[in-house]
Amino acid sequence: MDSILDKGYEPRTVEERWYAYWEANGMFAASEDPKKPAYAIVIPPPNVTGVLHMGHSLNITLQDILCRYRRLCGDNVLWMPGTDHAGIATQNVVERSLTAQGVDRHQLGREKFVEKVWEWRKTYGSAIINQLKKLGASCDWERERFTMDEGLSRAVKKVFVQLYEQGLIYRGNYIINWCPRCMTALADLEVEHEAHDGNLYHILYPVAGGEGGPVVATTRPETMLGDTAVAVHPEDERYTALHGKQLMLPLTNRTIPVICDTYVDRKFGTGALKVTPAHDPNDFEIGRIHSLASPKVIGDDGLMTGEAGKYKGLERFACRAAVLKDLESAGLLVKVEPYNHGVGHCYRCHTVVEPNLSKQWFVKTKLLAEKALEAVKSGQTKIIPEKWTGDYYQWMENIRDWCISRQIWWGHQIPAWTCAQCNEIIVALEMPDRCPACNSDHLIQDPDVLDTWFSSALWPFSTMGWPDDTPLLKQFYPTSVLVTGFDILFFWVARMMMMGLRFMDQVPFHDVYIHALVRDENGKKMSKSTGNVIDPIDIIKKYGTDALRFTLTAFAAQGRDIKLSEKRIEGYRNFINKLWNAARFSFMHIQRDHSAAAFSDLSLPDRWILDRLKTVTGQVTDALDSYRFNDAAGDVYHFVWHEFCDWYLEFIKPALYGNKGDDQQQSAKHVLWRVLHDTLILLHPIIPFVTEEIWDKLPGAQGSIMRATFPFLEARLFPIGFDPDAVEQMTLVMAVINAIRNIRGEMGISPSQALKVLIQSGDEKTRHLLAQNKEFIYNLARLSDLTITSAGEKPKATATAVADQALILVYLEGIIDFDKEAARLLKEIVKINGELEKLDKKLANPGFVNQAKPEVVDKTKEQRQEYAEKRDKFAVNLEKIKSIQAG
RNA sequence: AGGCGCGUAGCUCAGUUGGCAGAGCGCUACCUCGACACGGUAGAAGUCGUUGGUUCAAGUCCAAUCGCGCCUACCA
Repeated sequence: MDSILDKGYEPRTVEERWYAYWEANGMFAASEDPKKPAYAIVIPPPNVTGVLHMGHSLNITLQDILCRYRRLCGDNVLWMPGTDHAGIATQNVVERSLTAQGVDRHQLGREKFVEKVWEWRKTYGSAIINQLKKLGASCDWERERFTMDEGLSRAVKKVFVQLYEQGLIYRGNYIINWCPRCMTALADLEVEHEAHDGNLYHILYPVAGGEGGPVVATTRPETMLGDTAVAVHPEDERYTALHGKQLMLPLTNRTIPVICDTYVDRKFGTGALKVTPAHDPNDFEIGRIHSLASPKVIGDDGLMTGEAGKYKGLERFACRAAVLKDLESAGLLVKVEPYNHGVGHCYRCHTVVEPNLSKQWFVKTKLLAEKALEAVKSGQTKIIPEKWTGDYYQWMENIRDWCISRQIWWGHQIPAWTCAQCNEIIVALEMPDRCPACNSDHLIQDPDVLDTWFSSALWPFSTMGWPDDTPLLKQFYPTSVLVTGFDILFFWVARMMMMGLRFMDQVPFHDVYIHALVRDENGKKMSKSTGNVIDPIDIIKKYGTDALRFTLTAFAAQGRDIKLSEKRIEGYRNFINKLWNAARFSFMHIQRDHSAAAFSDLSLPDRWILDRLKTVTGQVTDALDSYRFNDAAGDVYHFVWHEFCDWYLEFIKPALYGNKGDDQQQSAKHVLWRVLHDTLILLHPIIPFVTEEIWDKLPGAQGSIMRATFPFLEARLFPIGFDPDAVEQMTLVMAVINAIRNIRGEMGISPSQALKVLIQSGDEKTRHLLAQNKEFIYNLARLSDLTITSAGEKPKATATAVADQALILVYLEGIIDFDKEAARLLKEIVKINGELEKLDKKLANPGFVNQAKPEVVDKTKEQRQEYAEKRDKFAVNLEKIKSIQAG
């Protein structure tokens, strides 16, 4: 075989080679040339600790498709890459590795520990980037950023200081979600609520020096040690007598008052609510209103504090058991009922979160959210698919202040200093020399760091050099689209909207495309903490990157989650191999550049495939422009396999082999070259590697396919244009071939048995057309003889098929027994009768005839007519067969 | 508790304005015909979760219902 391509496509070496080539030749680089239309995407920065999972793979593939597509369209594309320092996650990873070496971070101290994290980042931090490259990501790597690098840290400080000065950042003592394992505050979003089968404990609080007392209900009995009141609804008659009374707090020697508050729900539990201001968000509010003390009985480490008296030092859940036991022996545990309720867990380490009182920094979000809300409502930013806008609105409308301080060491340390002398708080870009209030030089920086999402919120402009006024910002902000999963719509997208509008005065992106989440077989989110990930790298090794990319793209229908099936990846791997072999076949015939060739002497298949090419080009363009990735993949898949390969290549084989003369051969070569050339470009955004490899071997293709021009924009295809006649005519030719093949298949006639066929048609155009394309039918249906006549005498021993206005008669004498044909015809007739019955019913309905759109009625009538004719033809032949059988 | 989504061929999933149900894999039969067995040709296979409604016409719109899943939430 003298082909320049191997028989099977081998992705491994090809992918590595081309990626290196692209990178080395600056193919991914954006220019700052303002003349070309700008197209920008900022990557959702993966965690430095990240390991590539299917979620990334999908996310990266879709962005890469858009970027490659826009480059082919002639845009100046900036795909800004980078990674996120991922505060808690990274600190946990490094801490774990230190623990393995027997080192505790507290022994090490903050400075040394942070150094260790930087070391870790240097060693392992590029792992995720290398994996993105394996996916073919065409990011402008020269511009890679990191949320903790110098420039971004400067942006973070600047934003913090400005927001503080504008009164949008404040510090306060509030109840927050506390993870006792990570030893840090968590934002509301960072708490995962899970249904939990617990108990509701009913406890009697005796009236001090009196009889009886209210019974309160709680799911967390250990918190009672921190109770400072029992609240009842002021109008709850059951408790009127208790108003103003003091109660004996069990297991302690404290008394607490009964207070009235309308917050209490009379219908819940006993209608009496124990109030623990330090350990429950609602109780905190009630405590504030009633000026209650708020003793903290559970420490930050999850152990009971001195406030818990004799329970001091007990772990919180051990304390719960002890408290219950003591209450029971005191006879105060009135009732225990099973109770299912939501329990908050840390999203990083899954420890049960404790509401805890502490001093934290907050962003006042209301004002920022209003602007961000307005930007979407007014259409400055469009969320796709649209259904997510509702979620966005709801979140923005009910937004709560954002707790941004974290009690960890890895992250942007808050630029705030406290004067040890006078407690003055100074917020500034740099550490001040002296306290402006008392002139002391003893200033201590706030030990907390900022929530990771604080720096991520600035990503679209901080990566482009803000706060400096850079050419990059001018050129590429606002970015064109943000591509991300819905799981971080609030964490990230909403906050970028708020910060972008605040500091750039413009939305950060025109479009937000929310893609599916890749889930595991149980519909659970794939995440490394759950350990249910399927490694894309394994898939790439086995099937190649292009196969994985094509699969994800084909799966990426809007609005549905993805459950990945390896079988399907295999199917698309086969597609890539099919493309490869189509190219391989083509190269056996194309030896030179046909780019300049004028199309003349086109055969029907030539005209047809050019029409189809143009149509599918339009479809792919539309689909990509509106983020319907699966449609783009599906359309081009069908075109390549079932039109180009199955039909076109088969049709032109005789011409290519020179059996039809030089002119036909040349025109087939021109068209073949053109179709292959354009198809490669259409496919390149989805499967960059195999297309580049084939392109490289295509005679006349200049340079890298990455520098090609998307075919829709190329005028040289337009003169050929759409060709509805060709499509109509080909449809008939293909129908005739299909009909004969069907007879062959159904009758069990061997493919090697050439058939003698007679086609009769009363329609002159049909006869002419079929006569013109006789040879195609001859070849593809494998005939020994084909005669085309107007309606005439019908030979007896034939099998019958109908294609549009053509009656196809296949001579069966000596080939097949007629029982089979009789059975086949009967089957066809029954099927058609079923259809006819439906259509007749429809047409007999006056409502339909009068009210349906005329074209629909006409179409139905036409159809009925066709079916009827077809049935009659079959019926005639059935009779004939029967008479042969009888005779 | 509220909001959202899903239920279509054995499996995994498409189906943009209502107008003859599709793909991939699997399955059946036949086929090594000068690209490809990771292939070719033909075929079987769905009461589109259930019920009711709107309409001449419903997988598609409306209501209810069952079964899943997700997100948001301060009911102890």
